[in-house]
Amino acid sequence: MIWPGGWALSKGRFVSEKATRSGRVTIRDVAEDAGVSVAAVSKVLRDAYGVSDALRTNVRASMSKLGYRPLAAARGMRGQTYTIGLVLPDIRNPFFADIMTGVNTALERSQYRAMIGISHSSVETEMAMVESMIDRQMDGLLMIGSTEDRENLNTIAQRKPLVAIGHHDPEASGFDTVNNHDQQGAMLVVKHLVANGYRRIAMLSLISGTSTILAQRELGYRRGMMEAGLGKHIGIVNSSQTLREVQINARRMLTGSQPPDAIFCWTDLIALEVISVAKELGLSIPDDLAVVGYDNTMFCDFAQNNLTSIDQSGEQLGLQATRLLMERIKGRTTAEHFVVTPRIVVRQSSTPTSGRS
Amino acid sequence: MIWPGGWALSKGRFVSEKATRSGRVTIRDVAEDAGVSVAAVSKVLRDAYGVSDALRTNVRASMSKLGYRPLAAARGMRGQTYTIGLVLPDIRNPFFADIMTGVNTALERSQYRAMIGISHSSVETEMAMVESMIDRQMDGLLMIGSTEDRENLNTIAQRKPLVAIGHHDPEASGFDTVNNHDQQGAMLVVKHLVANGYRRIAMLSLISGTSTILAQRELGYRRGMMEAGLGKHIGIVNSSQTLREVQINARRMLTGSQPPDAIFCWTDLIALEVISVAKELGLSIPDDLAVVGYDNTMFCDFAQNNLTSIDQSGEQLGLQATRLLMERIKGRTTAEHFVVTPRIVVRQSSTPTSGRS
DNA sequence: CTGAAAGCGCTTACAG
DNA sequence: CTGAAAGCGCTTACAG
Repeated sequence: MIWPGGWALSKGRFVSEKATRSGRVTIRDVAEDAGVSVAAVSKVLRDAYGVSDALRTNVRASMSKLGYRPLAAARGMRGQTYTIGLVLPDIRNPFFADIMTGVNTALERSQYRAMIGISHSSVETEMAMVESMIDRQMDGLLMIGSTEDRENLNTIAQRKPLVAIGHHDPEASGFDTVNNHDQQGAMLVVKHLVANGYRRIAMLSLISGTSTILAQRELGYRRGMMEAGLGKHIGIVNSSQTLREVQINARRMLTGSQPPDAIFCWTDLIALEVISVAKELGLSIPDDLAVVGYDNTMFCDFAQNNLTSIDQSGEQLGLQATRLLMERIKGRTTAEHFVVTPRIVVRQSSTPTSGRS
Repeated sequence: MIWPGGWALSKGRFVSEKATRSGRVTIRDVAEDAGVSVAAVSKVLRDAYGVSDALRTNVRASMSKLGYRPLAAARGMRGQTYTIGLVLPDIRNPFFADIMTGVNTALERSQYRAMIGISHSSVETEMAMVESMIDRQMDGLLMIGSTEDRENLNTIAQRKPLVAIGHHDPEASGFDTVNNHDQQGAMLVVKHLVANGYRRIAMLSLISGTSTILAQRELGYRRGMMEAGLGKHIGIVNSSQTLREVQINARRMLTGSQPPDAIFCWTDLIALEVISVAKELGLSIPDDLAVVGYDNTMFCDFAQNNLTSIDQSGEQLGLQATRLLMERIKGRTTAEHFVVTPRIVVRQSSTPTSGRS
């Protein structure tokens, strides 16, 4: 096979006398080419203080001439790797794509890159994934929807700059948090449903002993129901994440003796499954049953779903969290806790055309 | 909550006299504790040849006693980082979650971890993401749905072990490929639709000058139509990936003078959007319009979609690809090209109850 | 402003 | 079987 102008290899050949055995252009090659010291090149690389414009220009020219790229692993041995680690619990939930968009926006024009690790829905536990990322010298960690408690998160924060998205802990001092106001979001849902004539409003939540965002959403749901005088209709079903479990639970809720006339689901993905089960049971949405989700992901807009949902501005959350993380990497140690106000996006799944009793 | 034997922090304290400034337990600490040389510890770590059982047991004990974890970045300077890089074009497509499941299964019980990078739908081009991963010393690369041509892929493969999922190139010698038989898959779709009475079958594909899987699916569609004697109804619309563009194109197709009675979409996500547009136009699925997708993702099963789709066993693809990549990392240089036979999963979106003219 | 030298935590020949 | 030493490609005090 012939290699016409393959830059990697041909560069390796071109500078073969200077290049090391690995075939990679190193800082030493650049220093030689520019006629300066290795330390000088390093300073230019880091935009560090104390290099003349002439030297900088000179070094930059050699860098691009030789196609030099710093090896993150080597930089990490002494300084930074310019990599942040994102720990996601589940790649399936489309909400995380919104967060990612914000993360990438924040990283734009920086040397930093984000690497994603999936914790659940794999053999990894969340803690094992965090360890893996620390072993790989991530400069900072962004944990999304973490199920760890404050103590564990503090332990991690002690070792690496840490920002948590989707974890409420306004008293946490070792790491930053970025959230929407989940309690408020849940209350918006209840108010909206009540205003549209629904009364037997149930909530489908996740089984989790530690998730603070679920706790807040459940609390908001309870408060909303109490304030509407619907305390006797409060009912929270906690289901695991798996498709099968959600279906079983939804079916059980809808075929009981006193079925709910509305179900508030903790995330859109679950709401889509509830819509599916309701359709299979021959229920009409929104007349027999209202369904409301959380996250306002792109699937809500599809006409076959038309799902009312809470928008927590995933892109904003990702953007803010990344900015906070960069600040921490640069040295900030005081904790910041950022909270976004959620808003409800009303669609057909909860607005009966003919009104209700 | 108390941390019984909290490995990270308490260990860090425990060995504070031995630990280096970074607070991390190093290979040197282990060597000291076990009373052997650093080289010996390294050998145990790599399961390398030439250490006695006694020494091995001894070293292993010290490792777990001290809570030693090798620093991937440092290992990478001389050897491997035990990290593979996954390059995904788009985190939104639920098909990639299936692939990930297979990847994680293959990595189970190994020292390796997968780190994900998103290439499109971000500021990064695919090539820039690949460079980032090479800079970060990934031992191998798994590229999914790459839009690079053979030459670029070969350039990459020259520098790192490479396996491509969703890229047809049976002649490629420098890297492995793992695919389903896309041409066959597309033909299955056309045959199924024809058997169910559809004739004006259109295809909604992606704009891409380089994607070989799209080329194969389009070819299969054309062949299927020709063989069914429907050559005059062949019509392929190439749309960009964005939600807005897809909607505009779908609407244009369905409101033309000779609208199709069936649309074959290159991936499920697009098919869901087409269903949405059709519903908004008041069309009944499957009676006015059949819709078929590709990938058989979990969303197909939802009753509101009920989407007929081609199953290409994403989990299998991810599993195989990862195995092949591990072989390459261990030294294999001959190319392997793995192809899975697709099967159609028929659902309501393409099976009219009353039959068709 | 510039550079020589030490060192980050590992692995790899090479001796013993 | 075991270990001392060199070195991977960078950054960081420290001199000049």
